[in-house]
Amino acid sequence: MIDSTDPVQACPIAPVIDVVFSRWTTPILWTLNEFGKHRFVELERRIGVITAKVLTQRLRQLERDGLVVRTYYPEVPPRVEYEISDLGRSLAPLFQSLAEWSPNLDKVAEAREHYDTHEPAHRRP
Amino acid sequence: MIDSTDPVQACPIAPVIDVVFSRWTTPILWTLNEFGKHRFVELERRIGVITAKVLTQRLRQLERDGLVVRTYYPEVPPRVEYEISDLGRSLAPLFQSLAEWSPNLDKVAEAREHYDTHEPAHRRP
DNA sequence: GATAGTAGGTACCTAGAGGAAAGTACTGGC
DNA sequence: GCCAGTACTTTCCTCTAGGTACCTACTATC
Repeated sequence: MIDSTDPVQACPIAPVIDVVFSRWTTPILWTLNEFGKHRFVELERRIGVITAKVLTQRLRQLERDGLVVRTYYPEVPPRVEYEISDLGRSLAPLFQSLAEWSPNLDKVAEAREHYDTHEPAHRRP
Repeated sequence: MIDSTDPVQACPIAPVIDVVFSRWTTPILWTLNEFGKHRFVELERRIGVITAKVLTQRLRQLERDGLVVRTYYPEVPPRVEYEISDLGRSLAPLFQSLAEWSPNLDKVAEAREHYDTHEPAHRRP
């Protein structure tokens, strides 16, 4: 995934997107960073629309990437806690930047409306 | 009412990722922001592995979202120029944050190697 | 008349992501 | 005896993003 000879990755920020903001990882990392430790079902319920299978896959991936720490307690019934790692915490300024830009989503919605309601015939061959 | 357990409100930055950093849009926006105006084939060649079909789709999407401006010159052969919009330029601090975090990708690679070479049997049920 | 060059559009096909549902192992509680 | 609860795993199925290949219109050049 991290391969600087890949032409796509001629763009130096694409690998960061791949690792940190790939599908489903954004809400997981954001939740763990914002609200701290979570058990598996707590994460599942808070994110809401994610299935257990995909949540497991993404948590393994994030654990492997060193962004999330998994702790297993061999009790009955079993208990597992997920928390963000130090490396994961270093993403905080990034989340901040994203949150600061998010008000611009209104302008995006506006642009879409303009694009959809105006005939672009005069601009296109 | 602000309910952090509401799946919709669960993660406020996910919509930004969807609009700005969805698949293939990252290298396009980054290239236009970094190197200015590009013709269609110039973009195609610089990004390298993208197909014309997908490039067209993503450029339409970015134009619709108001992040990219398309200018058509009715010459022969036809000429089209794509450049980043003011709204797109407002992403610059975000690109900056991402670029600043990118050295941490080394730690990710390290974590992966550690995860893959160490037996996690003692941590897993 | 064949070819190149531009900026796409269109039809078809496949790989992979993700959803649904059931299974697993363990024990406490009714 | 059986259900509940946890943290998954596994199997099967569907849907869509993206790739391949070919098509458009227009002209200049060989």
